[in-house]
Amino acid sequence: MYHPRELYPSLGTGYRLGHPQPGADSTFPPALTEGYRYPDLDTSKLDCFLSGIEAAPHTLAAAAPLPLLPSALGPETAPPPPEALHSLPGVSLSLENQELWKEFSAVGTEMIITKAGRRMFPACRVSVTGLDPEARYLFLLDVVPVDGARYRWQGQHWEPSGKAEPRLPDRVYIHPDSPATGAHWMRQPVSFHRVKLTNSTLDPHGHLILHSMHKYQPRIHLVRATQLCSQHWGGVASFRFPETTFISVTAYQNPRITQLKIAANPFAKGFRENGRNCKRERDARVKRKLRGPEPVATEACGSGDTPGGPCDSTLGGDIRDSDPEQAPTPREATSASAPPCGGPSAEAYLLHPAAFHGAPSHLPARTPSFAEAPDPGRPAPYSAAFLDLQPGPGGSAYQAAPSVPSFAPHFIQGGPFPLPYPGPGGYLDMGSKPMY
DNA sequence: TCTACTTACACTTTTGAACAGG
DNA sequence: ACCTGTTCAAAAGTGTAAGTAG
Repeated sequence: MYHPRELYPSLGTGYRLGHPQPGADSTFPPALTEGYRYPDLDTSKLDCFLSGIEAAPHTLAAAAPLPLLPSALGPETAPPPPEALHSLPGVSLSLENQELWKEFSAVGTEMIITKAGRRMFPACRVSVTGLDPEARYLFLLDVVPVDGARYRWQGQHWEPSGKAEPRLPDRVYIHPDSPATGAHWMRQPVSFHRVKLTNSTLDPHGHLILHSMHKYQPRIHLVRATQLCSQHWGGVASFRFPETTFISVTAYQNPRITQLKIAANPFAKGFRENGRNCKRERDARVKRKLRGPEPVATEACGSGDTPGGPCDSTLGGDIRDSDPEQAPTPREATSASAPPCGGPSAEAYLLHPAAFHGAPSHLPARTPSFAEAPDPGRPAPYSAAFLDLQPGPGGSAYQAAPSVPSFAPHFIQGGPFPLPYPGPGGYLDMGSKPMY
């Protein structure tokens, strides 16, 4: 594992999380170098944590070639084997909402990206086991290109259509509970439902920046410190789930995906067949408008609600079929909240902690929840609203291999990055390599 | 003309403040 | 004073459709 101090001896040891130096990085527009703040994160805690990361006394092994993902989205015939790159023996990750992801994946998952940022649906929600209950970990999520192609919807399926756009600055989403103890992470599934995707290369909010009409793969990284503020970091694990591959779009191309989203996403309930915003109702509204004001018929089309409580998309990101009886109240979901935030890739996070700055300052601050004692009288956050999915046979539980050399070797293969260091506190793009 | 993107819209869900009661 | 639960309004998150740009 390389550490910035090793890669850039001139930097010294004074890594701190902090605001970027104005004009520190000339590579990207000012908006990208503006300071992000992670209101949900105790940055001083992170700073302490990250400053302890130190180069491991071994060199990198050759990168194992990654298995190719399916060349085109569509019905999966033989999904590639799950993959995990890590040095956290015994740690395994399972995709909680795997069934939902597979449903989308079978059609060809599309994710809307907007200038303001759009949440992912389904969201990545994972369960982790095998952590040291006492040790502290960070959970990170980033999204990387699957291949070097741009895609085009051909009426029935996606087809490669030319070369991909140049790679955008990598950003990583840090789960707001980070850093938290292993016990905390294992207590309930970890949801990344507040991750937002944008196509705005000047995005000032820290959302993950993607190109439209490109295929991407979310990755989840787990970083451990033996002790908070220790001088040694305890290893990392990097996971990806092939079924979470998606194509980014500015408008849905495949009507089947639209149907699936409407059916599964509680925020889109209004577009269901019996919703007030269904096509029939919209047409009726247009007619009423043309005719002039008319008494509004309440509940004309029904709310589309299935019996039971409100769907909690914030809690679970995707909770279709969840048991409304067990759904926690929105208030209870707050411990799972995660504001949009970002920065360079997860690897960059390890290598250049100084390059991480936080998320939008307009978002409300909250107390990190890892210190909160669980309330036995209330349903655990997440769990009640989550689909009760068991890992498939040999499927979604990703067991850590004991002796994988280092964090994301496919990324840092080749030694130190030929990257300009923007100075302490500056925003740094890692220019990471795609996964192919 | 075609394709991709942006924006406004109506709707639903989430969130947090204010309040009441114990 | 503190805790818990309820109510309500504002904010945020949806897909759609019309308009715009290249």
